[in-house]
Amino acid sequence: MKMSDLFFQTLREVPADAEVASHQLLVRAGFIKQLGAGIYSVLPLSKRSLNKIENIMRDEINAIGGQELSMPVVNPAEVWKETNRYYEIGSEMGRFKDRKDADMVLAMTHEEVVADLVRKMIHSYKQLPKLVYHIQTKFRDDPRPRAGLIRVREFTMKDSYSLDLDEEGLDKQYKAHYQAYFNIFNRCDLPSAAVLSDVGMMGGSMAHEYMYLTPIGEDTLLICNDCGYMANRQIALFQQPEITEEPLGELEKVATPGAATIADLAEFLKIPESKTAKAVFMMGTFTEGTEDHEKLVFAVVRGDLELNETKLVNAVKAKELRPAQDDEIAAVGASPGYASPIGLKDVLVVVDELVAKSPNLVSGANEEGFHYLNVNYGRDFEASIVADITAAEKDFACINCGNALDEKRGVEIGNIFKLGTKYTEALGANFLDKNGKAQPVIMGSYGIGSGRLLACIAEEHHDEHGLIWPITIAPYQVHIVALKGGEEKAAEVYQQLEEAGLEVLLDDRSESPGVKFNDADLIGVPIRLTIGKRSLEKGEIELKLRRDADRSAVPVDEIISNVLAIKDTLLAEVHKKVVEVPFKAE
RNA sequence: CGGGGCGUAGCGCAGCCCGGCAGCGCACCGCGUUUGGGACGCGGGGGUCGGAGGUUCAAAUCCUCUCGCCCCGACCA
Repeated sequence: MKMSDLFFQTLREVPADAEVASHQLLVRAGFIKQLGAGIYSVLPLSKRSLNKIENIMRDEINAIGGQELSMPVVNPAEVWKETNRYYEIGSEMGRFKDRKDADMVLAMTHEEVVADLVRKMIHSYKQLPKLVYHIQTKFRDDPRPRAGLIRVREFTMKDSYSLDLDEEGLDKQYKAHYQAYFNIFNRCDLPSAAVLSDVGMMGGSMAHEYMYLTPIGEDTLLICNDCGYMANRQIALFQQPEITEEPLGELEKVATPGAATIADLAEFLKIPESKTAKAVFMMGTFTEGTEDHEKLVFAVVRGDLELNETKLVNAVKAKELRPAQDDEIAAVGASPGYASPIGLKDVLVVVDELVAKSPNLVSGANEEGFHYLNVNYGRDFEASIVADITAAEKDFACINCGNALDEKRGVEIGNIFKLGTKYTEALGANFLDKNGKAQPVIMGSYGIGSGRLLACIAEEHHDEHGLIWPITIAPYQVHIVALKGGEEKAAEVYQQLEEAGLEVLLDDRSESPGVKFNDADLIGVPIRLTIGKRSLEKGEIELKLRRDADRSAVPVDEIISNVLAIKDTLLAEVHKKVVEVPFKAE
């Protein structure tokens, strides 16, 4: 491609609304343009890179038996109503009515459509297992898109769906994806780690998230540098601290004027925060049939620790939680700031395991300005549920080895779910087993967003001058900078390299050398050739790798073979990173 | 949904307090010079100042409403 023909534009200045490096550089280098919040056009340079990412995904999913198909973005709402997700999912789902006033949905994922295909097409155990996938547009009306392509509302995703007749088959396809995903990320030269994750609204029995560790990530991970335990903070487990046994004291009501927060209370009573119990009120949304209703959830955690909302959602099996308003708290007879489960009736009380075990805590008296001393679970109050609902934090003891946990940020670049029969049962997608008995097909679903992956690769591979693409992802493999006196030779080399099967970008614009070099650095093609009078006079062409500072001079008649060899070396370097990863499910 | 910030030429911004010709740099077009790390000279094009309403002789500027974008939080397959 000649740059004089390329549909692109580089920017000298950083766009005012871009904060993270990948966003700034993808915009400056002319890869993407924003249309609206979380909605981007993909320009020719990034389309080429995305095609490469998607071809790597095709390659790896085909290798584990995947068959590519394509399912519609616009879905009739019926199938979503059949699985109930039409009602369960909130405003994140794009909805509209067609001309006949029928409810329509913009697909955010394709379990429903796959299950519909299965019920129409799969009738016998002889047709299983199968693996289908597509690479296609998704729309999720995210409340807060951010960081360029990292989090958007419309995006392209590779999603595959495994179909099996038993758990064993699901396990096999799940593990095949587990490895295939590492292969994909490694071929993109992006370091990644798989962590166990919350199954969330997808349902099912097991899920892993693939994380790219980066400070700009929005997920928090807890990591044990000793044994390798790594988990999303949403579900991270930890060893509970030892409880010192002590004789149970007598329940005693004390005046604690103005001590409405744990910090004030601990200060007022001169006790550590760990000797208090904290009441956290959430309004939970529970779905019954197609109806939602809200109910107060009263969570009790130790005063010095934080509530983990995901653990709480899972413990009470709610659709979602939000903080309760003061009037909602008062409605059940509790007093905000001085609340405790003591004496409350008909309230869903969830007590953290640690609180249940800890003797003689201080807790509210449900009366403004008063607390109880020596509160003990079982004697003074009961719980509807006792569960681990505390958020793990840095320096907590690792669940496996007790080592202090480290905290890091990450971007979720892929996920795999063992779905089970949630969708196939809802849609009646059954097959007849060997005994002629109808069984629901067992599903798994597996996703990678290609745009987010591109952004993460950009985040990982850049410097202050611009992008530094891995050879497998770069929009072009070779960038020729044609300078004065080298135009003819540059055109000739360009043609020869293309004939040799290389992907070449030729800067034939009548710009000054500085502009051309800076644009080359910005765009980040891995191999750069500079062809100008200065080196041609010595019978040489200058060769530079984008990632290296030094340049080398190559005799003109060796340039084609030299560039081919370097391309092969760069490819081999990336492919060497594709290795077997042991499956970890804990 | 809560908190904060910003909307003026393609991009980056000044002007707004204190109302009075809509500006600067880059980019773009023409001519000439220049050509190994974001060249120079001369000439030029491009704006309903996000939108609506109000106050005023007069509004980019003051007031009200509204839309959009960014950041933090909530939320999130």
